[in-house]
Amino acid sequence: MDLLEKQLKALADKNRLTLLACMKNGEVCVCEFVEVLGISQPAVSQQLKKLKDAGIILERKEGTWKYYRIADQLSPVVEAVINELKTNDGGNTCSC
Amino acid sequence: MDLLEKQLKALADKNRLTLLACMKNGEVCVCEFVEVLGISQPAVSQQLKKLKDAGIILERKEGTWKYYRIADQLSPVVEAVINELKTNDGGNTCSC
DNA sequence: GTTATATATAAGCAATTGCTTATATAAAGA
DNA sequence: TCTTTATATAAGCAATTGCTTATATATAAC
Repeated sequence: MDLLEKQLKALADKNRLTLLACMKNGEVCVCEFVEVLGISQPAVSQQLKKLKDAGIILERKEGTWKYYRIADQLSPVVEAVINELKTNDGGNTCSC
Repeated sequence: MDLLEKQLKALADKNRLTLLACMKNGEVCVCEFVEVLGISQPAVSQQLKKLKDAGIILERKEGTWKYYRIADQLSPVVEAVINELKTNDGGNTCSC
């Protein structure tokens, strides 16, 4: 599959767009996403994997926690999508 | 559904990206798309409907033919996607 | 070591998608 | 009018998606 199509498929989902909106302020840990989306932890993990496989987000491990953030180098398309997202604040403080 | 998500879903498909690439040079009639994609006419019609419903393309009727083109006013995201597409030339001359 | 916690992976399933074939609609021509 | 042509819509179905629950992995604490 073409990279553009892969990235578009990764972006074309309400939950994944919300994940990205959460990350606009910086790193967020998985447990925080679970609270925000109101779906199960495995479901969040699977969605994050799609974004990661498309090269849209990066991960950082710290002990048992894992933090995700928007990648540094973005294609123009991904960049445009991120720009459209509201910064979904609420304080990205992982309360695990 | 949010407009951004709807547009991303409409764009996240290889066949529909090819349809858009065909339209970069201007209007194209449905029968031309059928040849290009190698799928049935109803399938093409259904894909065009998704692009139209997302506000990405416009249609113009001329007799029994119908021509489709990329919309004039595009959101930044759609604009960015269109820019990434190669102009898939070959001469958009409807040979119906 | 054992236990607890955070995340990932696997298996299963309902909903969605994208095609197919069949049929409907609409315009043009005999 | 009847037929032909171009496109759209409907119905059906296999493939994909996004969740679920159950299980595996990995780190930390005891």
